[in-house]
Amino acid sequence: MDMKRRVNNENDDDSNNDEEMNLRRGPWTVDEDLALINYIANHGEGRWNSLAHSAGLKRTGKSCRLRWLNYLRPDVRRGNITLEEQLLILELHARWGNRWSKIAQYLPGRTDNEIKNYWRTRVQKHAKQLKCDVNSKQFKDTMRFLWMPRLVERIQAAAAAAATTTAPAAPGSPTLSATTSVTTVNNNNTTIPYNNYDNLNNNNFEVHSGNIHMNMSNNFGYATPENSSTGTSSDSFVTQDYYNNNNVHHVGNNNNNNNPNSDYYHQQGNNNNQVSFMDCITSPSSMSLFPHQEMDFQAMELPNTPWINNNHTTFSNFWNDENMLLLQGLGGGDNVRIDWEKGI
DNA sequence: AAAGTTCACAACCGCATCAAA
DNA sequence: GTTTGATGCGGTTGTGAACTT
Repeated sequence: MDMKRRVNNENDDDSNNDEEMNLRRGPWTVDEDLALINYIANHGEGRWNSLAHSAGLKRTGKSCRLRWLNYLRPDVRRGNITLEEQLLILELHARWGNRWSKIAQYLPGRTDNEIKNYWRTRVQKHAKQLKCDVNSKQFKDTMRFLWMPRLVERIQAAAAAAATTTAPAAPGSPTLSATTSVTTVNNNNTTIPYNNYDNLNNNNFEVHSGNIHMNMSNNFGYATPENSSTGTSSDSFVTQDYYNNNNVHHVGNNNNNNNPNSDYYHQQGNNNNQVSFMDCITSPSSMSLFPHQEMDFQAMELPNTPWINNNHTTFSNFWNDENMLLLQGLGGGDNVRIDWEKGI
């Protein structure tokens, strides 16, 4: 294909330009970031190749675009993925698969790259631990019938706790509707209240400005730009509060990742209901499934909690063994049958 | 304390698509 | 209709940090 070759030639050109112009690759420096930020602040985005040149950056346009979109953009939301976000990711991935950019549209401030990394590092890891393919029905059932219900439970619990212990949320802040009805999975009597996940056109999951209303009793879906009959759009999910809480401030060269120049921007606020990655996705069901594991939800919501930082492998361990047993126990249920031996 | 391993994520690569010339 | 440049997307890699042995 000429175009492919041409586009590939873009890389070839880049390679040539690399030699001619000594283009840089790899981690961005502080000066490069500042140059890009300042240039975009003055001239706006777009025309990335010319932007790179005009800004005096010895980078490809692609590299500049990626750096801006995934890292430097002021509204990039960093930090732990919330329970709601995890639920959205799981559900939207079930619907669209690896359409990361599309999924990212529904998670304000999150980039496709971040969601993709989240999926690969957390979700796929557990598929691996469960010894099933991430795209297998087994694993999808695990997500549908265990992780997601438990996430909903925990979202409710967190919301309830917040309602009783804190002041009312600011208008427009994302909260879960108290009307959410969830029937949970248990070892003895398997009841899967929300079925027909695939029939997502019948949405009973509506995202409104500032609130997430879930009626899980029948179907489970989302109002989307494509199918919403209420005019709900992805933009409507971007509440003012979200942005109000996503205040950006310059924190200098704060290394919290492998990028030596990281965190010119550091997200503040909007930590409601935030729990660590490992806690939530490693085992959304872990709390109630294993009551002997007494955990402090409030403490878990605090960033840098020693419990999170020092023992983050705990959950993955008991998720594996005991949830496997639980899933096996589901085999006799009316609404779900998971045959681990035959692999469905 | 050192070496080895795993994790998390920024960055890159290849390809596809779109729009303008 | 073709060419060309720009952009976007999904997959993959590189690497520092964190953790384990």
